[in-house]
Amino acid sequence: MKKISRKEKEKLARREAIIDATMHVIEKRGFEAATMDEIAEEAELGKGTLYLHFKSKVSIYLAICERGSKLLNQSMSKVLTKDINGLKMVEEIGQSYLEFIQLNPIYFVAFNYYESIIDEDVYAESDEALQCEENAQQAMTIIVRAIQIGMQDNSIKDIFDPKELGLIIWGASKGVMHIAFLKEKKNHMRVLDEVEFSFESLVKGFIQLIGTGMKKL
Amino acid sequence: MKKISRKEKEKLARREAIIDATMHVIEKRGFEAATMDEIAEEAELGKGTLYLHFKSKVSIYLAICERGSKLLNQSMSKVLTKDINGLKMVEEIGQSYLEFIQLNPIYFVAFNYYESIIDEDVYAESDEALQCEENAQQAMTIIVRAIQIGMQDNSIKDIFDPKELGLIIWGASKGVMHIAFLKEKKNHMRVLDEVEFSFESLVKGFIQLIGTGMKKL
Amino acid sequence: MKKISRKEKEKLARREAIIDATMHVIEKRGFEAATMDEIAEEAELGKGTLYLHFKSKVSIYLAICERGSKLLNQSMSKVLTKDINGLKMVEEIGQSYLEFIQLNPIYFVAFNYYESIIDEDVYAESDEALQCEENAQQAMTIIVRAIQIGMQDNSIKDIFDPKELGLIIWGASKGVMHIAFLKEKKNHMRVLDEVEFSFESLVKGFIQLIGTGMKKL
Amino acid sequence: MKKISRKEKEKLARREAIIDATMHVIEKRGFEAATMDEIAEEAELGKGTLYLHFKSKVSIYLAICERGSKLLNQSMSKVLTKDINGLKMVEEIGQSYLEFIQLNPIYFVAFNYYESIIDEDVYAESDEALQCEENAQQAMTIIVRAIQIGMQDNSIKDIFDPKELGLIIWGASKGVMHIAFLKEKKNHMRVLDEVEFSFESLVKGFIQLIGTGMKKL
DNA sequence: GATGAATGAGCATTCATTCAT
DNA sequence: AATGAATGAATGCTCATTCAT
Repeated sequence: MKKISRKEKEKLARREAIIDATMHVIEKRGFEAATMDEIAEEAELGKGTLYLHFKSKVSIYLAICERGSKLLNQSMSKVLTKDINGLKMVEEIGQSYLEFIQLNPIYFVAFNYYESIIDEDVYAESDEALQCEENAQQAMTIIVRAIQIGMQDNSIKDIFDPKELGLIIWGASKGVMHIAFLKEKKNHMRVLDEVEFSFESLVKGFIQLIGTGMKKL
Repeated sequence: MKKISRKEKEKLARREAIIDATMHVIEKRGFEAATMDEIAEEAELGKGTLYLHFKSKVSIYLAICERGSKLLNQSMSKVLTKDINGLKMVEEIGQSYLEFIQLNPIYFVAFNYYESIIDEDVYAESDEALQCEENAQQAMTIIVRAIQIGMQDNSIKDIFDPKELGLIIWGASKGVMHIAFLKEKKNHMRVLDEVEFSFESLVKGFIQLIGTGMKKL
Repeated sequence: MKKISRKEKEKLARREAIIDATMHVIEKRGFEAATMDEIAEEAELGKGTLYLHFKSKVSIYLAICERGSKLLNQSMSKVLTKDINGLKMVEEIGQSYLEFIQLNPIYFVAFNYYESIIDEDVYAESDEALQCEENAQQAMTIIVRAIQIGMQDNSIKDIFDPKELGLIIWGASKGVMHIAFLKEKKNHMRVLDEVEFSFESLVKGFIQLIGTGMKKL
Repeated sequence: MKKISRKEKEKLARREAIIDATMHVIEKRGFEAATMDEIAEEAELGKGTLYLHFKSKVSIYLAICERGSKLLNQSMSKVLTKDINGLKMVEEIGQSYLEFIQLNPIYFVAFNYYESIIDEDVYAESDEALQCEENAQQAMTIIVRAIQIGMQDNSIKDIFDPKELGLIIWGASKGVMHIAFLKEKKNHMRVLDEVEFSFESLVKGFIQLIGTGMKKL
């Protein structure tokens, strides 16, 4: 039993190493430009070996997404255990999300990739995709739960449908992060030059905006 | 001089026709899958002729972006002439944006494409990109102006930096539209199945959320 | 009209040139081992150009088959116009076939390739495949016609079904050629070393055997 | 000595098991598509183990050929012991061959494979190939013997060279079987649809044709 | 002996761009 | 100006074979 365990551990470690290598390549070359050759080289493995651990390039990408969503959920779910009201929970969950994305931009790209390919039936059946789905649902559950708590403790207006509000917040957060990242690019849109802002002030403003928007008076 | 003018008109018309054709192809095949061959065929032109009017495929895509941002600006700028307070203006501008995107999903994709390639030096300086820049700045100006009006007429809290608030609203709107489009895909993320919502209710909820969030009490 | 004709001629010539080049590569490397790279190089064309003229590698192979079957049919159909009895016709058609194959072994390989892939639905729809089918049917018609003539002029026993007999002769001829080619290989089966025979004597013996077999006494 | 004998028996049994497994995989996937992975899985062995028993994938394929030719020889050699004239012997040997092939199509494919690779020097030296050679020579001997008997008992014309006639019959039989198998494919050549025939009638016709062809009047 | 993880050469195909006519 | 034939770089994936354990 110990032997099996070691082997499985090694296999899992190799998987993780490939994911690591892929993330490095993505950092260097960009998400779309990464090739299996480069990933293999970065991982110091033969190209064929990649296919022992992942069905396809897409699978690796989905595994990145899976890992990212798991980490994100861990971060966000902690908020639910705090002794604060629902509104504050929502705000802190938002904060968690935004911080996580800021620190892990590759996962952000991976999440967007996931959303962009998930309608191609072929990939919807990969194991990684299924796990990503579960994680997405869990993330959604976390935020909806916080909203429901807020509605019950009268910190959040109950004029919204909790799930719909959750989606709105999710989407809006994503969009704000997207803007924030734009400014970090070498040749970003010049319109962004005219606005003085930091990641932090943008996030703070956003949370204040929607926090106030949903706050029960 | 008239002859030149006619010639130039024809040239411009040809340009527009190519953009039209490209958008048709994108509708049929998708943004990434569109090929220069298909565009040429759809435009009833030789493939080489496309290059007489556009430097590259990217240029055509940027031209779509340019056209879209121009149309969007026309739509949003009308709001500024209305006899309403600033908060209402911001809400109506948001509404305009969301409606425009809903009706013209291709432009939405084009905008996102623009943002994704603009840090590659090669493209950052193309004519189309420069025009897109201008349009983006104009769009930004429109929303910032509305916010400033709202702050002056006391309909919007003045605790935000107008430009930063403008960015936040812009980003958040984009993100919400992104979510809304996800649900329309054949096999979208299953988490979306669990939420009942229409494009309209999502948009309405979003505007209500940020409208209340910035409203001066 | 002349212009079009010239262009089409050139296009056709290029197609033929690619087929020629492919046959040369097959001669050098073998049927299965030939690659698109080598074919392109042999044809002194870019690899992409091959795909302007053929949908796929399979298409080229089928085009070889098409060309071969057309040539073979031309050769075999001449026999039908001769003033000889049916049995002699069958014998001469067989002779034509065997000579053709002997002189054009690549076509023989191509025919066998065609037979081996034709059950994969994908290829059954290529233009080349359809033409091959027609040619095969025509070939069959030629031999069946000769048999029918022989049965009418009492040179061939009428105890066989003409079509079935045609198939048997076709198959048997193919098999005999197969054997004959084996001996030409560098390291052929050693059993063949023990038999002294030439292509010609084998063919002669075979035709005599089946000629006598179907002859009406 | 007994221990060695047991070990060798086991080794031999393992070899046979691998051949069995390979044939099963070929049945499922096809001759070309079978992979070492699948074979190992089917044999419930590690992939590396296959290489303890066979030098290469080709060796396994040749071993199938070897086994098939041995079985075929057993079947055909029985005819020689019968108290019938030579012509009848040849006919029954042909019948045996055709029946064997019909019942064991995989061996037929393997025989053809053997013939197709045997000129590549590398493989000509493998043990399996040598055994196949011997079996082929034995098969040839059987049929030539029958022909010689027929010539001596005046049932077969002596105008042919016995060995050459043997080769012709062998080749022709192969070709007829080839045709017969073609019709069993899902999407076979359409020309075959026009001919009504069964395996049996084809075989019967063929034997009648060549039987008559070689019969001494 | 048995294993199976690792290997990497090999290959068909796509498509934006060019340029001779 | 208009064309479209030609180009060739670029890339994901397979699978027989090896070898360290």
